Amino acid sequence: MATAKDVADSLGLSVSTVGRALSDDARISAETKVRVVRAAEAMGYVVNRAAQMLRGAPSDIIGVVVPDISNGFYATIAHALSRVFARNQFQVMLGETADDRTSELRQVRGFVAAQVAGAIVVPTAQPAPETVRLLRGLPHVQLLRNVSTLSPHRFGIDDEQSLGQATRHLIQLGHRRIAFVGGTPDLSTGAARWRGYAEMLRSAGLAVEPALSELGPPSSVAHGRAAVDRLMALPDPATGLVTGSVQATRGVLEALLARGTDVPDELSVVGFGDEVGWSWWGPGLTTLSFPVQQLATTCGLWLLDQLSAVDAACTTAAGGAYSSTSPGTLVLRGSTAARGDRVTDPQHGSRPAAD
Amino acid sequence: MATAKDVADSLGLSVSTVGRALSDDARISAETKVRVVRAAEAMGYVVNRAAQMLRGAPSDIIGVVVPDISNGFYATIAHALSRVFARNQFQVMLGETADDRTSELRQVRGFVAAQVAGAIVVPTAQPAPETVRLLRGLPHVQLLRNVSTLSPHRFGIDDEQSLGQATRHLIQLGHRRIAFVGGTPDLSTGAARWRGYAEMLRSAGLAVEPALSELGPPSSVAHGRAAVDRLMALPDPATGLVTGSVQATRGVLEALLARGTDVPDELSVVGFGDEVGWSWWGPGLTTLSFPVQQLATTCGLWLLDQLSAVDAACTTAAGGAYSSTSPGTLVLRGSTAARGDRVTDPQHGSRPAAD
DNA sequence: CTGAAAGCGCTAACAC
DNA sequence: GTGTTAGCGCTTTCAG
Repeated sequence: MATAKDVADSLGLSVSTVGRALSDDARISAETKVRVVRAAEAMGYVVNRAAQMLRGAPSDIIGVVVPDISNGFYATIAHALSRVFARNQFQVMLGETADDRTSELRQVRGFVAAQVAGAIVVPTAQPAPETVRLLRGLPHVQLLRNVSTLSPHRFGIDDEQSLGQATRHLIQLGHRRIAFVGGTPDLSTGAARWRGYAEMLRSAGLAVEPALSELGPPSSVAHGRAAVDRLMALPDPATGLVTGSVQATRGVLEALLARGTDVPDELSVVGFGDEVGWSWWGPGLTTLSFPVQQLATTCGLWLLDQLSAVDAACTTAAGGAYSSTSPGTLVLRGSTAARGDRVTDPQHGSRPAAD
Repeated sequence: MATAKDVADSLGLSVSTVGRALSDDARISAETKVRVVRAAEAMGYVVNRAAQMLRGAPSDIIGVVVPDISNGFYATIAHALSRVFARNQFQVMLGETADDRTSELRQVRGFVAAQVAGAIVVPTAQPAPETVRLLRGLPHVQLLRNVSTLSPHRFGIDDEQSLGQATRHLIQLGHRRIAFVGGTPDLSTGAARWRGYAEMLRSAGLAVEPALSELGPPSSVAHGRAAVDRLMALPDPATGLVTGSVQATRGVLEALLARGTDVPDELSVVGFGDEVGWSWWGPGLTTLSFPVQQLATTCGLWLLDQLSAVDAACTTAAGGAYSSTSPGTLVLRGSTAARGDRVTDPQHGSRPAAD
């Protein structure tokens, strides 16, 4: 790999002249500049960022940590971020946590060692203390999830309101026994989504039955599948179901198809997220849709702005905590229907009940 | 950010002692080691990779370039690669090209500047000369696609055989007019897939009608949609259809659903790739499935092995070009049916033909 | 307009 | 066992 010195030697110049010529310094004659640039090109010279950074050049790498890039939700996020950063001449360093705090720590440690300029994190439920310490020394933003020990800057979706909306939709259709299948309440998002569901039930005067709340691991298709089996085995099954994560939804959809459950007549379903193909699942999935792409793009832009602000005036806290919340939209398709269409019995359930 | 010198000063030691203690050098007393490690931890010291690399330490970053990470195919690849590399203490630098050679060049340039140890690339149809030059100086592997100017090492799928298989399936079901909707033949994969289709037709004694080959941009959902509309508007429409890319398939599926085409009775369809949800599209999509995850994992492992080999004995070409090809499997579902079931007319098409 | 030299943080060869 | 020193490739004073 050719260095600036190699270029200099080949032209009988000094390193400094070469460096200046390449950075288009005003003091270098136009002619020399051309010679240097040409020689550099011919030798395949590419500046050594390690050396630049050692000299204190601002890093052009931004770390991005997500739980699982093969999850469409996060893939979309990574795509949007990668685009914004590339447009602004930044490289993206990608890390997956699999929702494991040890992996998370390893990734963040890698970021710090690689001297990233900043980071965008979808944190695990409870990051390791060292992860927190390391991120403290790094401009960063939380995406989607929210952990109080990390940066106060967060871009997320309105989890509680969204699930309230989904639940209300079912209530308005006459459903009284509505189940929730989602992720762990240890996660800020898991908790908020369940709250949205539960609060909406309460405010409609309905009881929140523990047996109808299926809270599992952070993001698990298997949990979604298993939850459906458990729910359908109840003596008095639910007539409506809302889900609280993309993966849970996936599992629920698979299980319902496998069991041959009649949707929406036997069960009305509202999904979470709007992945490719959900519109053609069964009767079409009624689901919560989120502006993930825009959310991620905005988040990236905001971080970039923070970085340049830190550069300009060494003021890290340029105006307090920033938190942005995007609302979800309910996309109506065929998987939800009025309960009255089927059962006219005003009491809960359609069977005489075994208890 | 604390440096080794800071740690040294705080303990009244020299930088080298600190460096040695942290790298667990045999010559340092156990007691000193403990003191140093503790102090380093307390001060939040993280080694500066830029400085290490300047000293010639092998890089622990691997560049990965894909056309579009939001495409499930590539998301799976990125996931698999990220896992292998993380397991082996490597960081992943991610770049998207959007199938544009300028973006590709920018990304690769970034990799070189960031001193990546190696790269895995899904190249654009014709990378810029400079991209080629830069990659020449970098251990790298081509994934899926194949450009002759780049590394001879390639991990891919058997494009030609797979599409042959898909086409044969339709022929065996009695179809005689079979359309192909895929990506540009400028891409090695696009060309091979079309070849697989065309050769199979020929070997079955069927003509390859230009009007039935819809070749579009590298990876475009819109092209898939438009192609269906054009194909169905032909005076003598096809009764079978095979697709040659994930995105094309997506477009085809959307369009068929939108037009309300009766699959498989009016048209039998074989897709490319097996994305989440394709099993529940219409009657279930008969499609080509590829071991993408394993492919990517193997590819990553192979590159890692190359890297350590280069480290050990400065032999870059340790045993000629390596090329691995994984076969696809045809997953039979409901979107294909025997043509005989519907039309008994031995002639092409069912209409009297307008020409 | 160009050159010489210092130093970023780290490691490794060489003292002691 | 620990300290001293040089140098990786680059930028950036300071000289000329």
